[in-house]
Amino acid sequence: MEAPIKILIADDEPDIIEIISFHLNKLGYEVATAKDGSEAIEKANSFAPDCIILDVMMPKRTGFEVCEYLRTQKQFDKTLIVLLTALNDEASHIKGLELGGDDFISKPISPKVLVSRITALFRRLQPTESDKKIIIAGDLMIDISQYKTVLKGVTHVLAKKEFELLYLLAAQPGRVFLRGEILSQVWGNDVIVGDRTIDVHVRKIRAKLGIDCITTVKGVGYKFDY
Amino acid sequence: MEAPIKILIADDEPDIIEIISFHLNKLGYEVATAKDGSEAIEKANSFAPDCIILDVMMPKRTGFEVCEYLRTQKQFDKTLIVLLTALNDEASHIKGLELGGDDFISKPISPKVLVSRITALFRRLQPTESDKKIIIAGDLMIDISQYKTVLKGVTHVLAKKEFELLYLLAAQPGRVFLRGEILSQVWGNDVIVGDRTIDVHVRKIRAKLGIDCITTVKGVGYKFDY
DNA sequence: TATTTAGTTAACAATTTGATAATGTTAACT
DNA sequence: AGTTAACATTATCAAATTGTTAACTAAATA
Repeated sequence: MEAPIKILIADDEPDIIEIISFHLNKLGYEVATAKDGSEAIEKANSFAPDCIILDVMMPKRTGFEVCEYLRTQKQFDKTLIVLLTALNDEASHIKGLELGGDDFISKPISPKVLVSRITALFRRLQPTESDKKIIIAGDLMIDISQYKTVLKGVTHVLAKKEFELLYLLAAQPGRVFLRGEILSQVWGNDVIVGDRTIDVHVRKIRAKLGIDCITTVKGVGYKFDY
Repeated sequence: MEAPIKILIADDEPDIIEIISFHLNKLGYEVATAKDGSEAIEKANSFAPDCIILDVMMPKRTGFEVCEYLRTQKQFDKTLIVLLTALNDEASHIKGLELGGDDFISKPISPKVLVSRITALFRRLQPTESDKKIIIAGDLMIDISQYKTVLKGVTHVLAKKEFELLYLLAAQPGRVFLRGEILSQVWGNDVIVGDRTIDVHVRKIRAKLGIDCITTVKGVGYKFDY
């Protein structure tokens, strides 16, 4: 038997907390709660949850601030962050996405919807597509077990960082990775590197492979497209 | 075209049934009715609704009993259950949650409220992580995770601000966004830009997409219509 | 018709990225 | 330790893109 999945809920409305935690509890999740942003961060550290549900509008610190902070911390690298937003607040979705949120649920909350969204998120985390050791896109093969890329039968040797960057992007073709996201995934959250570091690596990949499989999305990030 | 969403209404007051089904019908839902708990269960099986509205106080079986039973049945796993409770009946609220209800609406019923709650429930049930970031309107697709728009199969690349503006409007087609609203959502509250900035961006979107999906509402704002 | 509001365009400013070379860093091998 | 080579990072500047404004025109509204 595995350890139960731990979920932290942060909201300033006790009713919401009660409803959500009731349902999650019933499904076997271990639940902790926080009533504001500061407490959310404290509990996140002590409780080490697998998933954090954050109300965007909270006292002390907003859900956005908490999310942004957590994403800078290495230990919350793989933690799912779900943001509760007011209904029809599409701009918050964009902002939340840019800050590293994994999902967005509108209030008022249907417990069933919430629970199914959470389980869907965890399902997504299971080793499937993105965990494959070999990525194949067209005539390009990226083999993580050998740290090599083969394009049209020709092997190209990428340096470590180059490879990791390419692998990250190619694991989800089409999806845009924000620069901050790339930094935290490839370089880690505590490493601070300059603005041009990513660019230079992207350039080297493009040069070595000789194809433009990485597309720039100006002001946003990069994506693999091939 | 998808199959219409099916809704079952169970209530022992014919007036209520009539009012609700009239409004839901008008919105294109397929509606079935039941006058007591037993009939509700029969109809649920034969009609296979996507959503069931249950009055708590019903002859034969109460809404609670029906809800509890349905939740034990695999085929109603994903069915939304809405309970109609007496006003201010907090205890019922909690009990309903425990039995697996998705939403609660107090009597007396405002048809408008009920209908909007139902649609909100469906809207929130839909997005499953990846397609929640995609807006589709006719032959136009707006994908925020890829920061791209595809019209009739052709990809159009919008700049960041253009994209965010289009996404904001398209998230709620038909709704008019005031200029101030657009400014605060896309540009943020502390940024001050001139009067024509929005216009210019709207123009660029229209030019790039080649269609007039953004309608001007003079003296008020803009809306997405397509 | 006068007045307000939006559209158009081009110029300019600001931002972001690309390219290149130079400089650190690391690890393996003398 | 010294040497070396591959790799990672930074600095700098050029180039491209994007965002904003201004000035003017067109359209709608009162």
